[in-house]
Amino acid sequence: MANKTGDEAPICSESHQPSLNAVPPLEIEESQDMAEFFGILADPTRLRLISLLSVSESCVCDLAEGLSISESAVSHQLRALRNSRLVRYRKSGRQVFYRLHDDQVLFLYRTVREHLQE
Amino acid sequence: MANKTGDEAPICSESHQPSLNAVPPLEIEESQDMAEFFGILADPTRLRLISLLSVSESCVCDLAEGLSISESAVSHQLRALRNSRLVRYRKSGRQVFYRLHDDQVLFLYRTVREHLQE
DNA sequence: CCAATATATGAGTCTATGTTCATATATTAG
DNA sequence: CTAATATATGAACATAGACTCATATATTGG
Repeated sequence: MANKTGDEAPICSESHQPSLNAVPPLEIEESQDMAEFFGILADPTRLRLISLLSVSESCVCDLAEGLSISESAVSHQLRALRNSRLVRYRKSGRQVFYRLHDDQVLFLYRTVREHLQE
Repeated sequence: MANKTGDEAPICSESHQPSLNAVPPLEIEESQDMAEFFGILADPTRLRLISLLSVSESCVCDLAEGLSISESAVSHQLRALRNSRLVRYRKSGRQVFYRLHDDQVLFLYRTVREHLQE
């Protein structure tokens, strides 16, 4: 095993560019923000909610019925989608109607979906 | 609380379209595939690896040095990226050089990164 | 062949998160 | 006002996954 007990520099640096030329990686904080964003999209329930909202604005109970899951679970997931600015909402009486936040969300959803359908 | 003990139809269906017109959501299996794909991107370490690979092809030990994490951790994450076709590799002697799988990966990375930089 | 190096991987541990359950808030009807 | 409905949310539980450690595989040098 290489690089185990405190000596952190690997010895494999001859045939390739030394670390002097190295471009620094994505900052940790920014990588966490991006990971958090992708993480919101990394859930089947949330993606299925987005798929419904990509067709039409819907209230919580219709989304729950559409996916055959509890309204509580839908509400929790909608909060996550809200916090990440993936959906917007509008209140009308007792109901709250959700829709995708903007076209970029729709584009991202469709792009990856098509990418995986190859 | 609505919709609790077995009676699954919510009563909120008057002011909006009935479920007869409803478009079916993303199939569960497809949603799981998409979630798995986004899940691979939902990790700071993997995103930082992608950021390094977006600049140049690199071997495992340089990636580990670049992020100041163990080669074991890098190798584990590279496997995940490989399995999801986010990176390719090429062997050269004892070393294995990784690069992004294709331009679509680069595009996805850059698009979301810019999206979050607003 | 044998030692050293580069990478890969299985097992275990610790943490993060999605769901359910119970409850809280908000709006409308009577 | 009170009852009913629509949604939101805190807590608890269960599962997934990221890292470390130990070890395995592969390649090169002597």
